[in-house]
Amino acid sequence: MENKRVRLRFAPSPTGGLHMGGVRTALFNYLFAKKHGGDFLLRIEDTDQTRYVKGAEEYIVAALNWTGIKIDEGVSVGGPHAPYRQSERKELGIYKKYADQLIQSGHAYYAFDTAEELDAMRKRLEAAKVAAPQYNAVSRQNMRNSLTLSEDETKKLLDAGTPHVIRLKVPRNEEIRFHDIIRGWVVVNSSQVDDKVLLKSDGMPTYHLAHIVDDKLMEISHAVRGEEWLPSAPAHILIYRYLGWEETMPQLAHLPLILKPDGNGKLSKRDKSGLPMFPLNWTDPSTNESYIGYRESGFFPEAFANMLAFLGWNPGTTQELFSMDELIQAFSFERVNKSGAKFDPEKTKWFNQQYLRKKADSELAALFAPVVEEKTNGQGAKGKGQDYIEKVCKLIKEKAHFVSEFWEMGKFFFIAPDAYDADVIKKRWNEGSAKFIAALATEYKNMGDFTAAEAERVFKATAENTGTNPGQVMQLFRVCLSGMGGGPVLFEMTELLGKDEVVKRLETAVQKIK
RNA sequence: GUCCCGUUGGGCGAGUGGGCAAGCCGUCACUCUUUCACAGUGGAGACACCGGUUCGAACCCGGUACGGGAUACCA
Repeated sequence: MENKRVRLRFAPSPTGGLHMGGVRTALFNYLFAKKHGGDFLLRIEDTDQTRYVKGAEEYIVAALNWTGIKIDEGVSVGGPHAPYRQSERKELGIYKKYADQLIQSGHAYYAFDTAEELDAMRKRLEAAKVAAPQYNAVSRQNMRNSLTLSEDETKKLLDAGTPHVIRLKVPRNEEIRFHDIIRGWVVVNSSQVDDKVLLKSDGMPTYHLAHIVDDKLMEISHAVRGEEWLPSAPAHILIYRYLGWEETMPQLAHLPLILKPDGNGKLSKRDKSGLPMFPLNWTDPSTNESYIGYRESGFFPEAFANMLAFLGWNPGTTQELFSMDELIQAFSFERVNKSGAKFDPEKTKWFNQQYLRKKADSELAALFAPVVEEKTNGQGAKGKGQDYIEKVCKLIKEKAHFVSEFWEMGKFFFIAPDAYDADVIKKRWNEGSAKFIAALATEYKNMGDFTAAEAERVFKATAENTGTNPGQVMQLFRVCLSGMGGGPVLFEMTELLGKDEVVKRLETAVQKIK
């Protein structure tokens, strides 16, 4: 099947907020689809009714949208293969048909075992020191299924509506080979594969059956998913084969896991690193547990997507900053790693910082203005206007990682400091420096043109006249204005505050600091 | 336990048999700004281990160790 249209899908279960690992899977699917001019679909795999979480689907769509992943087809946008929710497709009888087909061809069978019987079987096998207790070619011979029961008995049970599942009949000892775009050839013996349930007793298909049927019907060309699926891939190969679809099955790619920053193990829903694990804020409706999102933490979606792309992939060049279009251009599965990638909070912040620097001041001001309004109860920006906020942003963005830090870093642009950095005061404040600050206030008061250059010139002149070493009082001057020992370029900041405000703050400082 | 996947500096990662093993984050130092940062320059820091193949191995093969994943009528 050469020249088959490239179609990839992201197929999450609506069991909670979409974790950033899930977003990465979606992103890789999306990048590959777009790189080859294909389609990106969103399918919801809600076959487990007991784990269904309300609002999860909406969250998934919103998270993808925010990240910049556009859905061509599927839930939320529709398309020629609708419906795209497996629970709805089940109602149409789509999966049962193929399960029946497998029964007919002898590759699947009915199993009537109760949960207790299954449990007893596992215990029995464990007691017998069987390495991997499972429902398979050997153990099924001692269970209640259409392979051990007579045709009559089976029919009777079915007619009586006895609860049952349909299981895949996995051969006892057969080599299963499959090719993974990222990992190469993988070989597993069928003795390691259990007789997977295809259709549950409630009539719902399991993931194993459902995703294969849907991928076929939706003409998916590449199935890209997390590494946790690798062990069940051999079973999937068998299903494709028995359905007669092996020749046209999607190419497989199993993505490496994202590991937590400290120690080992899969990245979980909570992490001590302090960074969010979810793209957007998420509150679980049943447990009321809530998690913060990247968006709400002040991350730019471009930075988030860029960071995610580098978790397990790299372009092979030294370029690290990529727009979505550039990612699409550069992406390939050949450059996806096999080993798990540790999530690096520091690097993640760095990405956001890079994007922050590139943003136009006006764009940042638009984000920051509401914060200023809120924090000052509508007072701070008043009379100073958008232009003032823009200039503040211009000064602050050089040292920030997030817009959300702007207020703490630059609130003195809007309200006078009510406290002064104790360390600096302790170190620098004395009779001489106090005198200098007072003198500076006076000099500034008499100035005309209050530019950064002029302010600096007068500052130095005043230092000379009072016999003060400028280096000794420069940081002090900063503290008098902002309360803080560090901050934006000093005289730029002075100019922006304006003459009157600067003089006032200096005078206040002289009075307040002892 | 069994099966599968993996293992290059503190983190991410380039590298696919042949000149001193890229780059980024972090860290340290220096420079610059007579402050704090930013920036620039430089430093320290790695091929898990043991065998084998080869004139030659981070790259190929085997074993060991370590890590991860899977082992459900969950996905």
